[in-house]
Amino acid sequence: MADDDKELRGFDRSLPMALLRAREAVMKKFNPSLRENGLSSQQWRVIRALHERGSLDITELADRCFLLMPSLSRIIQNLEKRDLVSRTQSETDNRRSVITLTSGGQELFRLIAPKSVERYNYITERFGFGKLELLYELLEELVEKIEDTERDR
Amino acid sequence: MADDDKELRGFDRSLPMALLRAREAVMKKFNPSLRENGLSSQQWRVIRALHERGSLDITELADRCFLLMPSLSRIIQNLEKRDLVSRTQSETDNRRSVITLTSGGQELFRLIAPKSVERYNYITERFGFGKLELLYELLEELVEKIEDTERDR
DNA sequence: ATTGAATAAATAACATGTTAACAATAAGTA
DNA sequence: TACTTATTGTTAACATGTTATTTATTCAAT
Repeated sequence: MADDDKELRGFDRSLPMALLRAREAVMKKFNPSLRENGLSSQQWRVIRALHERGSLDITELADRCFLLMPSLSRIIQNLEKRDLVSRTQSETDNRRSVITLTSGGQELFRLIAPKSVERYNYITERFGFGKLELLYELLEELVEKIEDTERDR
Repeated sequence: MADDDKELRGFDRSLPMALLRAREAVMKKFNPSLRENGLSSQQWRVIRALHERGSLDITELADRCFLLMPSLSRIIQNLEKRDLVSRTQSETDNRRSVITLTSGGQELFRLIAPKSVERYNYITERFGFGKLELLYELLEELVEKIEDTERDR
């Protein structure tokens, strides 16, 4: 059983594909709400993180939003032009920029957030609270188990 | 309990984020194998689908690989230049292009496939076969439940 | 047969993903 | 202090994601 080299499994049973499909299905009906307000899902992630944590420097923001720095750099420039976020230089470290939601950004958040909540409620209702919690746990455990020991592979 | 409008849940408990994180973790150690061979994960999906099904027209390919037509169109042009796939006009429908893996493409598949199998075995070993199957089932059911009734939302 | 709607695929335009390279500042060390 | 190294953020270049538009073909209904 040591090295059970079976065939490559079918496409439908590919884990990345299954995760991708699920993600698309979850977001599908929420994205229109974003587009109506001129936001991409990534821009929404940034706004959401900023609302949750107050101000964040760009590195922290990238970490929380699961975005790479180059993408985030462009996203912030975009949001800045639209006056949804503002940038401040850190006092203690001149390399660091601190990003904050403007009042316009806050307003936009309050406009969209209910749609997100609504979508969650819908999913919870259809799929079941217990299963949803189980899914979270499994996903979390999966990440833990295959990242913890990433050294020896 | 009808409309249990709680707060927007924390970022870590956002389902799209959890799915994205899991996907990244799963692919993390496989992507280098792809890049060594000059392939993106999307290009690999195309090659894998073609190997699995023989020849496919572009629409079918897009469906199986979960790619949008514009992306796939460019990807095929790229793979075509590198002689990894070839294009044939359909006899019965002149709009349709049929894509096939060249011998070079087949060879590349045989070179990379074992790495993918290896990765799966590793994940199965760490995470457990039963849990992995359970995860697949949950993901599948999640998609079913929230897409079936997508009408009334 | 001719028109008109539907389909297959490509292209355009812009945002993001991704790796590499770069500038500026900070921190560590001789 | 001077030199090196590390860190923060940006830019470059190219591939992909995404929506809208376009062309060529096929199909449906007269």
